[in-house]
This record gives sequence, C-alpha cells and structure tokens, in this order.
Amino acid sequence: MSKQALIQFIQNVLPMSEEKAKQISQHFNEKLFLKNDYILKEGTVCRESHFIEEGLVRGYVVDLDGNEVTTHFYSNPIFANDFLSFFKRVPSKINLQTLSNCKTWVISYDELQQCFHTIPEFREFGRMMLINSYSRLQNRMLGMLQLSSEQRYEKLIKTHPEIFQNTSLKNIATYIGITDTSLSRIRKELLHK
Amino acid sequence: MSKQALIQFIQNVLPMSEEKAKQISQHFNEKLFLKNDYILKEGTVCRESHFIEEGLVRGYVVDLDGNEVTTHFYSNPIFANDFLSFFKRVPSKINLQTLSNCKTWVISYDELQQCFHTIPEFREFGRMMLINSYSRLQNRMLGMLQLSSEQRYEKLIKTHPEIFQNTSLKNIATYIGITDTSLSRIRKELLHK
DNA sequence: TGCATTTCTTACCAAATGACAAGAACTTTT
DNA sequence: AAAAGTTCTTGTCATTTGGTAAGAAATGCA
Repeated sequence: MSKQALIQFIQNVLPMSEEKAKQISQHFNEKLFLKNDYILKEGTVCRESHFIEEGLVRGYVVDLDGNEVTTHFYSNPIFANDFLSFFKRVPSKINLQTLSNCKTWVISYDELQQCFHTIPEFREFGRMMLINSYSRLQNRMLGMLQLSSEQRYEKLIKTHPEIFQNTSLKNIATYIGITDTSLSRIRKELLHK
Repeated sequence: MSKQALIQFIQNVLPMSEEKAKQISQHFNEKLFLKNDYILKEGTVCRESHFIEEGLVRGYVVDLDGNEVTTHFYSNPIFANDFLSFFKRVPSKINLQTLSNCKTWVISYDELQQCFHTIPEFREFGRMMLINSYSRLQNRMLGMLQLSSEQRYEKLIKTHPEIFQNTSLKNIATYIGITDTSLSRIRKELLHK
C-alpha cells in the first residue's frame, strides 16, 4: 500500500520535505472503484475528496432535455471532487462517475478540516490546489473564447490523450462544447491533413 | 473613510462577528483609480488584491492577432486580482483595467500572508472567496457548454446589467465568446420579440 | 467647434454548426 | 449465438456564425 504517487503529488503542488508530505498522506485511505461507479451523485453533499492514482473519472451534469454535459475529466494525478459542495457542504449539482476501474486515496471533510487546523503545510497545499484548479479552468475558459472547435479538440488530444482511451467521442464533444456530429466531421477533416 | 461595504462583504462570504470582520478590514487601504487606469498589467506580478467598492474593472488578454479578449468583469462588491499570479508570484498573463473611476480597498501580498498566519478567520475567508470564484467560473463555463450565444447574452444582461453601462458591446461580445457583428444581430432579433 | 477615432449596425457571402435520420460498426445482455 | 443497445459516421438541409466592408452614430480630442 504505497502512497508514493500521492506524496509526490503533494510535493509537486507545494514543495515541502518528504517527511511532511508523508505525514499529510497518512490521513488518506485507499479506495477502489469499478468502472461506472459513482464517486458523487448530484443532489448529495460531496463529503470526500479523492486523489486519483489510477483510472479516469468524468464529471457531468444533466440538462433540461436529459442530455449529459461533461464538465470535467479527472485523470491521474489529480484530485476529484466538487469544491463548492465539499467546502460549503451543500448538495452538489454534478455527478462524478468512473470511466474505468479506479484506485483513489480519499480523505473525508471532517478529517481534512482537522488537518487544516493542525498542519499549516496542509492548508497551504489545499490553497495551492484550489489555485491550480482555478487556473486550469480559467485556461479552459480562455480556450472556449478564442479557439475554434477544431483547435479545442486538437489541444485536448495533445494535452490529455489518455482521456480518449476510456470514454466516448460523445462525452468528449460535450466537454469541448460541440455536438458529436460536429466532432465526427472535425475528426474526418483532420485525417485528410 | 467607511469600510462598511468591505466589512459587509467579508461577513457575507464567511459569517463572523462584526468585530472580527472589522479587524480584518483594518488591513486594507483605500485606493482611487481614474477611468482606463491599469490595476494590473500582463507580464508583471500581481502584488495586490483589490476589493472593488465602486466602479467597474475589465480583465482581458491580447491574442496573437492583437485582438483583446475579455476574460472577466469585476463589479462591486467583488475582489479583482489574478489568483495565479498573486498567490504564486509569477508574471500575470492578464490585464486589469478600469472602465470607470473606481474606489477600491487594497491589501498587499505580504500583508495578506501575514494576516493569513495570524487570523484564522481571514484565511478561512480567503478560502471561501477562492471557492466562490471557482464556482462562478464553473457556472460560466457550463453556460458556454450548454447555452446558445443569445442565451448567454440574455443571462449576462439579466444578472449583470451594470456592466452594459460602462463598456462597449465589443468587450461584451468577446466575454461571451462571439464577435461584435454576431452580438449586434442577436440584439436586433431580441428587439423584435 | 470641427476633425479624427471608435463604436455600432447592416449587408453580403462563405464557413461552421446543429438537428435529424439512416446505416455501419461495435458492445453488452440474454 | 442472437438480440438489443450504443457509438460513430455520413448525408441533407436549415440556422448560426464569422469575415469583410461600408456607413451611421457616438465619442474623444485638438
């Protein structure tokens, strides 16, 4: 039961001694998921934060017509949760579902709060993670504003090729804000280049 | 020199006693800006965080063709800064420019760090602000994924009409991810309804 | 005030995208 | 293995959007 990946991740987010990172990692427990399991269901409060060590997780919402819209892909190494629901303890509006068997390291809200109070490096790490997440989202938003559909697709396949091996093109299409039909056409054109 | 708006904002973000909120607010100083002043220029490190009490601020980036893309509008009551640049002390990629005369309450990075260490409620407030910002951005991203251009325009004018009084339609167009030509057409159609 | 600049609208046309439907390829279930 | 369901592609057509340009309106500046 090696937490090496988690320890490494913590140190990457916030440089600190290995001892300190190990101390933090001790508050996480292993959890295994099968493909299609739900880590979080909309309407419930997100009470755990998961470090994804293995596997792929998809976040999505369901719109009024019943269509799923992919809001996030979470692939190793990253934390998966709904920040708003987790920290404010309000019902979540998103679903987190595994796209493959997954291995995660989990910490509960209560334990995390406890650690925030007692380990300054942990809360600093938490802040850095939030900032990194905000920055990534900001970057993605910028892509929505200034890139074409084709460019967004190319960017995704270049930066996160692993996503394509575990989910449908339909899910990828809604993630970049287009229909599956349109994505299929884009893929066809790119083949001819 | 009343900090009432700031104190109120702090208490709204994180419920706490008025005494505590006042104590926090004491670390902020008043700053006045004229229209078109820069609060932050790209390439420089964001060393201050500004609570906007009066006025409107626009965040934007410049793309390869020299076109400005509006990334944010900041209107009272809200904090304006570049989280990534501010907390990681790296050069910012965005510009923050006032669209009107502004009155802000400012705190420097150093003072904020100091306060984070000495006032638990302050750092908790900081975390809540980050989460709120993340959540708003997430919500906006969701709008990009599942709303039409027209719907995004209508949502913006409904939730933030004040923006329209201080900036050009061109800036609003890039904010919702369309061209000014397209926005003009949308406005025309909405008039006929 | 008068000139220059910017903003906003409108028109035209080409390109991109969506809605819908059909069929092929592939998976899952029974 | 057969049936049912899903995914992906393709075609058609209507709609939306972008690029460009021109002109009107508004604004800023000398």
